[in-house]
Amino acid sequence: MSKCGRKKYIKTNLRQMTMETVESQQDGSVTDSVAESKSAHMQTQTGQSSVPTLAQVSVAGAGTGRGSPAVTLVQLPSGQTVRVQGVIQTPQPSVIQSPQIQTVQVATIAETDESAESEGVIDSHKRREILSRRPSYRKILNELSSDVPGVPKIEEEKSEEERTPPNIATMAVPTSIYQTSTGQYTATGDMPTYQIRAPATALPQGVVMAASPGSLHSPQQLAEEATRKRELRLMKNREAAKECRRRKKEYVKCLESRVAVLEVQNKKLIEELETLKDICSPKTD
DNA sequence: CTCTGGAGGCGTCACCAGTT
DNA sequence: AACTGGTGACGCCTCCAGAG
Repeated sequence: MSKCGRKKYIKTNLRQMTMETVESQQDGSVTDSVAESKSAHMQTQTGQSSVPTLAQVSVAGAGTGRGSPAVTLVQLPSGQTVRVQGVIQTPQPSVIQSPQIQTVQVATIAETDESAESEGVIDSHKRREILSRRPSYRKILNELSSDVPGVPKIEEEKSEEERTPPNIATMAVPTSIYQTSTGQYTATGDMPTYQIRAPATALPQGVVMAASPGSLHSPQQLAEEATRKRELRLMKNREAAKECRRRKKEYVKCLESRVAVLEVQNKKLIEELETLKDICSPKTD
């Protein structure tokens, strides 16, 4: 695969990840300090499944559309009920069980590399149709934040401007900190909280808004107006793209931190299960 | 030192959903 | 219906590490 093609392929794969929320009862003792662990780094660059096996709960594409995905209630062997947005594919989502309420996120891989390649090229239009219906990163992160009391949301630029004249909207007291290109977000407990900078370059102050249509007469003026509009649009889109990429990076980091946390939790639960098995199993020999 | 491939950023276009 | 913002896709560029 060519360099460029590979890159695009990776990007496409990343797009197939969708955020799903699983409300379960978890041991709240695990902190996000592990989130910075490089060992838990998702392998998004390789296009492989980005969620390590132990923490993996894969969810079918039903949740990828805009709007509310179907909610599935999953009865765990322990008798606890887990609410899942989307459809559980994995035969054993049951590793999620524990005493206290916690909200966890699960990254979904719709398809693995092998399956995608073996099936050949997916109908691009169809795929685009499906994938383009993902909610924005801001929406996703805000939804995640809303599941955890006390965790501030990423605010709309509008409200940022209204509330904080300076460019920084401080949203949490840092404990463990991730540094991002435009700000930093912190991990307090389970969910990272964000410190978002308002866009420093909304519109250059020199930009003059459109002249009144009535004042344009000659074709030359119309052409200039069209050019000006185009440049304005390009500039806005440039800024929008930067913002979008920044959010996307934070979104991916958020997923990575969740993976790390879930790995630790899962490991603990497995160990606990083994211990209980040892205690409860009748000694036959 | 040069070459090569991976990784990541940027600008732009196209498209979509939401807003006016 | 027109406008606007968000985001995937694409092509290009730069940086860096490892190989030769």
